Amino acid sequence: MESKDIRAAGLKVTLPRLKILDMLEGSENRHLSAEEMYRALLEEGEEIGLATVYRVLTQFEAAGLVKRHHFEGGSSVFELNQGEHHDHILCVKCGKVDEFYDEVIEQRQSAIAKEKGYKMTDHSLYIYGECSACTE
Amino acid sequence: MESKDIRAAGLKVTLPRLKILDMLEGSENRHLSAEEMYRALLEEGEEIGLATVYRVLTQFEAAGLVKRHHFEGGSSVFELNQGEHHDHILCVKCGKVDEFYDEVIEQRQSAIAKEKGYKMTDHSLYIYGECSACTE
DNA sequence: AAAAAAGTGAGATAATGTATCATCAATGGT
DNA sequence: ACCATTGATGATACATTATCTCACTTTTTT
Ligand SMILES: [Mn+2]
Ligand SMILES: [Mn+2]
Ligand SMILES: [Zn+2]
Ligand SMILES: [Zn+2]
Repeated sequence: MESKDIRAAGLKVTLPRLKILDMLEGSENRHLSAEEMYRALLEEGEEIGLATVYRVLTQFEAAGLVKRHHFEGGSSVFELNQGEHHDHILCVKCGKVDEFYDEVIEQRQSAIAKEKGYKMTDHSLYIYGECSACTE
Repeated sequence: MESKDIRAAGLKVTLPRLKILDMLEGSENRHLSAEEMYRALLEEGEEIGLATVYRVLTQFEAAGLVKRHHFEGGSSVFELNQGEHHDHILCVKCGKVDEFYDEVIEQRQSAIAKEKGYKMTDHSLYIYGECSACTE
């Protein structure tokens, strides 16, 4: 029951918001663009406007319910924020997305920021390649 | 004399191409967007179209003369490709850009790609923070 | 110098996302 | 349960970044 999360964010519990959270939770693809969600909702017969999808995702991001990523390819991609930070490795052929977390990299990043005199607030790391299925 | 580089890329040596290469070489800011270059050229009195700036930068990228980056903030940013790979750390307040290269991170990335069954082709790493000048 | 090939600039078009606003729905007090 | 208030929605206009089209110009080759 995600109504709690929506309410906790100070937002009213509405059908578009529930559907979008459901989709991010239930779908096998956890990394989705606004357009993809919009089209999927249309196919389910939901009459939800594209502007609403963008608006809701931006609000969810501000509330920390969702994480936004800028993979190659123009459009932003969203996933449920489930607490633990991770980075991504993507197949440039088929679009597959895998996740990883590497403590060594995280620590080196902090060290570099300190060396250069920066107070680090964030970082983004994407590895691109060909997945095993696409290499054959 | 960069005419050689342009010719080596299979491109004709034209004024817009020379001006754009000059700008990337000579400017104190080595990381520039197409818009920034276009406006700078206008101020120099050059009558070069924005479409040409984009077109030329895309060709330079394809030829390996230039590297394209997707920093936060919508527009692509270009720098001269001077051979040695490096990553970037950026100030979210003033836009300052610093560069770094970390062998440990590079190796961990390769290791992760291998672990996950990917043939790595590329990666992008941006660290965001506040620079020392902006923290005061 | 002429012909062939490639490049240019203006403006149209595309792709992604945000702002506006009249209408509609969720919430809280009665 | 009803209603008033507040917030949300969806259609559409707009904004931004970038690419495409095409008549014309420049570079390069012959
Ligand atoms: Mn993820
Ligand atoms: Mn650089
Ligand atoms: Zn693949
Ligand atoms: Zn700064």
